[in-house]
Amino acid sequence: MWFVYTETPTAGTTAPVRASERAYRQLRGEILDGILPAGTGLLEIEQSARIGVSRTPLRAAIARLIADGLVAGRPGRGFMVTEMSMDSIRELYEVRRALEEHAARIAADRRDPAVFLALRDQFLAAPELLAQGETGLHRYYDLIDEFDDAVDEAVANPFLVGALATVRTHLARIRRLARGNPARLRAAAAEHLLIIDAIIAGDTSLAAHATHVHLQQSLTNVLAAIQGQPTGPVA
Amino acid sequence: MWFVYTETPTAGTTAPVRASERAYRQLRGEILDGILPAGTGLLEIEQSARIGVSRTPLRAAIARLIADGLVAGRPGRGFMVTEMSMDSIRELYEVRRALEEHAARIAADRRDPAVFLALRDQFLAAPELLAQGETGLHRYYDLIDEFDDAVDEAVANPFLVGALATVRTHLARIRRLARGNPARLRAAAAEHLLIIDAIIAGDTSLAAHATHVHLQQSLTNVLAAIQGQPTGPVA
DNA sequence: CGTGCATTCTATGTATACATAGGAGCTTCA
DNA sequence: TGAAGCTCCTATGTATACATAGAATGCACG
Repeated sequence: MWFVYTETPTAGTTAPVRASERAYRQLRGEILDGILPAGTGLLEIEQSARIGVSRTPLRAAIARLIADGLVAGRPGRGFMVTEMSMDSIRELYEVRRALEEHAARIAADRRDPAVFLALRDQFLAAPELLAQGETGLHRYYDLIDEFDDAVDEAVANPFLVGALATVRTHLARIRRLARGNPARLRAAAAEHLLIIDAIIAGDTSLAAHATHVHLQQSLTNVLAAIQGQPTGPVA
Repeated sequence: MWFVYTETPTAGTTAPVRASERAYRQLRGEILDGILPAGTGLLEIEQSARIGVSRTPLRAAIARLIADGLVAGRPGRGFMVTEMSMDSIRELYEVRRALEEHAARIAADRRDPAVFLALRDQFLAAPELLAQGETGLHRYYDLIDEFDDAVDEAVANPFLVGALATVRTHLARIRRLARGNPARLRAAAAEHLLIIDAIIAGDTSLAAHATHVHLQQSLTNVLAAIQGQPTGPVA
């Protein structure tokens, strides 16, 4: 059982050799994609059988998910995918604002202009990208990831980057809600351009304020999107 | 082996029944107190034997410590207590500033005045407390914990409180350095009073700025303390 | 018919056995 | 004598067996 490779080693990406890593990535991905909706009970035996690992590595995976805040241990029985209420989203954005504003400020101070100049060109082309349907959307989100990575690298602060990573993990669960709103995505791209310009200019204050504006707009949009689809709690 | 209670259930405090919880608390406490200095290698077998639990719960404890950032898995072999360089301390305070300023701002907006009025009286008595030697020092730190808890409760934001908890965990490792500097502690108490007054007054801006000042003073003091004791990396 | 208790069952917590990978040390050859 | 390769050893990663606690359910009694 422990030497059966059902999947060929993915070229380019480092294949997770450890079973606990596989279980973690799969569960995390499924939670973020909404395949495992909020409130879903995670039974060790059930999940370990489904994923194809033993209970021991699965427990390690669950432990990491708990640390991420994606899973909570229920007092009495088992574990469950954490809920994401509208209040939670507001709370998340409250922290996000503090961290991203601070990060933008620092990034504007320590950035390598060349990196953000290159990003600027890509964001300028974002509207065309968003007109290309699903694949363009995917590349747009990749672009945002690149921007986040560039900020992380400029900030050069493991603690801050780590805190941001936690926030972004939860954000990924919410991001799905903004899908199918091209107008908002184009606006967001324009807001990103403002932030990037401020960072390139080394204008710390403007970078922070532009980030504040962007996040406020983002939050408003997300909350409106939830109101629009009254399917109860967010996956 | 699994039914031997070497310690009587601590009155008042909930005794951790799970072995993984015991291992986690002990290791965490020892790291925070410097008993396990930075760079110490943690071997599963060795530590599990020392603490008196099996490898399985110990692994769970290690996993939590990794999530806390107190322990890092080394690429090749084993785990080790993370280092705390002077740069790390600066980075930590950079995040701390962002989070605590934001928290102070929110607390000033949402606080229950009665709670902070009570804290105010206690902080007013802090100088006398600090004159009482070791026990007074201990009660002073408890007082700061109470203040932090009050802020957490006023903030009422699990994400922000969680991020603050992470920062404070690392701060606890550093705090030992300020010991034996009564002048600084008295000054810190005065700075706390300023923050508390701002929170009571509902002055969000002042609360944030007073927090900024306090943290800057704290950082300066910590860095100076490290310079004073050139024992290399901080425990 | 409702409530309380006991039983059973299930899922987690723990311990341990085994496989494997990576490093340290030794040996050997140039 | 130095470097390279091999071997052994150690510590982690994984699987599984077992004990236990808590909850759900069914039964009995009021």
